[in-house]
Amino acid sequence: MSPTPEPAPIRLRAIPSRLIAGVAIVADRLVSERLAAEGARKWHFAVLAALAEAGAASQAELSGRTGIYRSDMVAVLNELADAACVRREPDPADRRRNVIILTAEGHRRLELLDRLITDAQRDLLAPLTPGQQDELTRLLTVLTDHHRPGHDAG
Amino acid sequence: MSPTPEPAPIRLRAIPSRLIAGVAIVADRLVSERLAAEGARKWHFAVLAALAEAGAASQAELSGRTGIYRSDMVAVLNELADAACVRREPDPADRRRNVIILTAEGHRRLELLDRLITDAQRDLLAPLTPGQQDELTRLLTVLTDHHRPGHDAG
DNA sequence: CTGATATCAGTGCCACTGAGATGG
DNA sequence: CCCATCTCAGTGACACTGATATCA
Repeated sequence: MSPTPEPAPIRLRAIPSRLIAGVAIVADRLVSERLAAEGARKWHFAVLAALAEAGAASQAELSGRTGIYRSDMVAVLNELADAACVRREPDPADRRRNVIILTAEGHRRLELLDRLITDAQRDLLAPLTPGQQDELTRLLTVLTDHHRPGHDAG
Repeated sequence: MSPTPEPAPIRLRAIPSRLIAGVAIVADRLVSERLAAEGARKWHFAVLAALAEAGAASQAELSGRTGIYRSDMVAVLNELADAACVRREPDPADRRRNVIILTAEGHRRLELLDRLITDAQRDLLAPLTPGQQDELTRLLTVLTDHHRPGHDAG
């Protein structure tokens, strides 16, 4: 029975898609700044981590694991190969494919970058309690899984 | 006592900054696609909403309200002015300034865009319960407020 | 289909100009 | 009045990203 005449005003700051976009920018900056100090970019970490997580793979499969477009994967792998972090080897089973292999140097590099990324997460989530951090991660994971390509009806 | 030999593997998919980046892309696409169907972009909505929320303002102040850079605000206002959604009037008190005024057409336009944006939020947050949606918004707001420019010391 | 290259649009960001405001 | 300095609107450039088209 509240006779508030305001017809549900638009609260710009409370729109989830805008909040997410803003936090994404902050997060990206926190991560990128630390990585840049080591001459690395976040894609380097993504590829190295994907290789360490699930083993050697073709570029196309790495694309799927990391979310990096096939087009952009080339440059990332070039940079990683220049730094001796990965090796491109022809796949004996399918000569169109390259098998990307994580080198020992790549593993060391990954551990370094992982520490930087972890630090950045800490900074990003600092104002939240550990429980809230977990909750946020959980909610974001639900959204990520739900809006995955192939989820046409949703 | 599970003898898993993996030494705390890097779980690429559970890194908050990556989750946020991914959800931000999905959210942006959901919003932008709907707005594009009306020939609008999200900045149009942001500016119109800011004007409706807090009244006429200079371009610089609108910049602060919406998070759009001063440099980019010009083009957004040009487009909105071309569509007769806002008027630029010289500020008699400070002739450097333009006062941006929301027109009746702009108000109608805002209501339309607001419906589209609201629909997009619904799609985005569909897999979450209403309680979870509120919780997510709350957590994101905490992060947004904490990482606001001027928050040098965490 | 895979790998590779080039290209495009959108965005966030920075440097700068010129007009106008402000305080000594 | 003169001056340095700041703000404001506006322009242009730059880097990065996501995305597409095309080629081998």
